[in-house]
Amino acid sequence: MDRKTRNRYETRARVLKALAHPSRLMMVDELARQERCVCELTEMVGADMSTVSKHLSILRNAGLVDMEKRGAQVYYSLRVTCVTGFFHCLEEVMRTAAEEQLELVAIR
Amino acid sequence: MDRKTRNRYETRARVLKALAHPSRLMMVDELARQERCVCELTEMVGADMSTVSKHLSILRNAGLVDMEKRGAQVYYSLRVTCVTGFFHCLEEVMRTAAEEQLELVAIR
DNA sequence: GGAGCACTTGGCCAGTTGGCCAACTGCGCT
DNA sequence: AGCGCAGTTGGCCAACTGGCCAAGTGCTCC
Repeated sequence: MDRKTRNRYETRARVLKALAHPSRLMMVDELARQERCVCELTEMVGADMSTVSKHLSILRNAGLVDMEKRGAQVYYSLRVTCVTGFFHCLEEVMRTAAEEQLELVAIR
Repeated sequence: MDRKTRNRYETRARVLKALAHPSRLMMVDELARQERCVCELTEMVGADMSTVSKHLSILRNAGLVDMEKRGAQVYYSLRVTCVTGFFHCLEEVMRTAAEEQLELVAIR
């Protein structure tokens, strides 16, 4: 396992970690529909604005979103559109996992 | 934001968290090619077998892999084939993020 | 049955994460 | 200039993660 290969997995993991939080997923989903300022997202997820701001900076560091200041507000938008398609894949994962659970319950 | 919606994001996040680790990504990538026993994966990632075993149970809990005992060995295989396609999406994310970095450096 | 793999599980520890509060910056309005 | 809103940052704390070691299970082969 050479360093270059290991590096690739670390980079992938960094992007995944950025996505792997319910609030951040919710925001990404919303930003896929339209750009939003921090205050709108804050209301949506129902947490402290400072918390939401930190979530957004995590998404930004991962290269997933863009930000643009406009007056007093900061508007965020989704940079990586293929994220939406990948959610469909995720739903598939979740569905088969759920079926597995059902199976296990049904056996006895 | 109703509970059902919130639930969906939590489930998605659980699957993503299961994927969001370099060693687990490496294993998923390998299992996409062929099934492997724990000892082979252990050698591949270069960690303690107990560590690898725990990683695998995380992937299993997320419904991402299947396991099958055969004699003394336990063979794991990838359950969710669409994961591979989603990695291409990830590469895209990483590429545009890298370009962004280049841009920032090039400006000055 | 006993030795020796192949795994899994529990325990422990260090490092990371996620939340809120409080303090600060910066813009817009009067 | 001064107030107030929008946002970011630092500090702190509780909870979670990931690693190794050690102990336990279960199979195979002698």
